Amino acid sequence: MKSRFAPSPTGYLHIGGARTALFAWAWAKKQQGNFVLRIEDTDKERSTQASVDAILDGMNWLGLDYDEGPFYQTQRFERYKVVVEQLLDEKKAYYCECSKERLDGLRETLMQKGEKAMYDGCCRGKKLSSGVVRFKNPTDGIVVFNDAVKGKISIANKEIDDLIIARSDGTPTYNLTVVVDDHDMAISHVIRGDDHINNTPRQINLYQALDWNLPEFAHLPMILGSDGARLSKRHGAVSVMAYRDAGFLPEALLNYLVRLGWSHGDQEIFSLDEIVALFDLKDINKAPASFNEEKLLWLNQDYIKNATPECLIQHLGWHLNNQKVETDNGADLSLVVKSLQERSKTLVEMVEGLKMFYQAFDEFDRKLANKQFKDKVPLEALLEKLSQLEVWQANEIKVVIKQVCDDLGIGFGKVGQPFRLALSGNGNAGSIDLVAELIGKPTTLKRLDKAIKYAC
RNA sequence: GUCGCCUUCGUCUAUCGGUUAGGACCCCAGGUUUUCAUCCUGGUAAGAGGAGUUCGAUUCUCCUAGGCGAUGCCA
Repeated sequence: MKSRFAPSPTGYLHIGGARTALFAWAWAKKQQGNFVLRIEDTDKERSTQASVDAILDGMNWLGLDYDEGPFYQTQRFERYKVVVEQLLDEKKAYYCECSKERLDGLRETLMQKGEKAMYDGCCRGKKLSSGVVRFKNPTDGIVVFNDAVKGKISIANKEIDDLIIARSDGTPTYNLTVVVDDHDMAISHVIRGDDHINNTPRQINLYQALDWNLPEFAHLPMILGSDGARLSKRHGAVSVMAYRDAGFLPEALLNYLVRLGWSHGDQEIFSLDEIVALFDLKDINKAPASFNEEKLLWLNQDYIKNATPECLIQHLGWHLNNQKVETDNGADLSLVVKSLQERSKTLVEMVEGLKMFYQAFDEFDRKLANKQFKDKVPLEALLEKLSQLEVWQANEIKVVIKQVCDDLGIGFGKVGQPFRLALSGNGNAGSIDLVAELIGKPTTLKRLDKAIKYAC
């Protein structure tokens, strides 16, 4: 058993492509088969090396490893040429020299008559020896195939025209290369977006002309934007790497993506192992799904909450570097991360929350400071008592805060809140005693002092 | 226009003809909590429309509508 992901390198790896890759990957793993990566770069005009790199990076970040490839179609032109020659020799294909003008005119006339726009086979019997090469599609009968997700699909041959399999410059086109490659690479399951359903009958006819066995087809519904329109840039990030940049964990993205069009009862959280163990083509939905970032965010938060600090630190590396946050000198990073796990929806948020442990802030949030620092007495009491504290630990610090509360006859909030602001600068911090412990005694005292000065 | 595919809460989905149509996200209301967050409890919310088959349709068939896709010397 073998499946493949065959993107064309005309842009970054996007969400839809990633989901297709994930499904093909999961199905291969589940069957203990191979997963192949093939770059469909026959369109030299639009294919770029940068896009190839972007796709490879995306696959790598997601952790979708391939057993074979990446194969490049541009390196297999000789092979396609042989197949095209064979079809020509067997009179299953022919040269066509129709001009663009004629084709355009034909299309317009047919559309006006309310008919389907398609090539009329004008050059079929002309025995030309140059131009594009067209495949002689059967003129009658119907093509029926059983799609693993859509079920039985049938299209009449009279709806299909003679497709171009080689351009006038001799290079092969998609419908030819995909068939040759899937055959040569022994792909048993063609899992791809359902925008290819219409191509499938053409391809099946090619398989038959070549006398090759058909693979299984599974056409995945598209992913739409939140407004039901096809996912595009205006819906926000569509590039997989943009999600890395926004602070998502690859496992969370994968988990979100696998639930888009696939389900296993009421289960929402799936580890990679569970995806592989439970995935099944028969559980894939037929209808397109809308991308919902809020649910992705919820999943990401859940993954952050439950990850080990070590794992998070690994993923945090890129962000720390990106935001130039130096964590070597200062609090124990894994303790800081741990304190932030329940309050970060993304790694970007986590980096924000972590800065206070490693960097000084310029000034306090004005609005909050005006409110919290109105009375400097609690701050002075804290500074006084904490500077005398010898064992710098959260529980000891907590005792001191309580003491201050008792001494002044005020509630915890009246002391804890100003303290929190004094240490964080913006009030965004967790358990205040732990925060103080991690920040360390010198810095804590320094910031308290700064807060008192602000209060004056 | 033509052909193909699709249609359950706002969103992701469960349901293998008989259910008070279930779960999750979001949202709302409570509770826990040293802010925020986490966590817990509860709530709002759905079978596109119309025929038919059937004792009984969300589930099967057909029609309509709507959406998406294809209609490229793109993939």
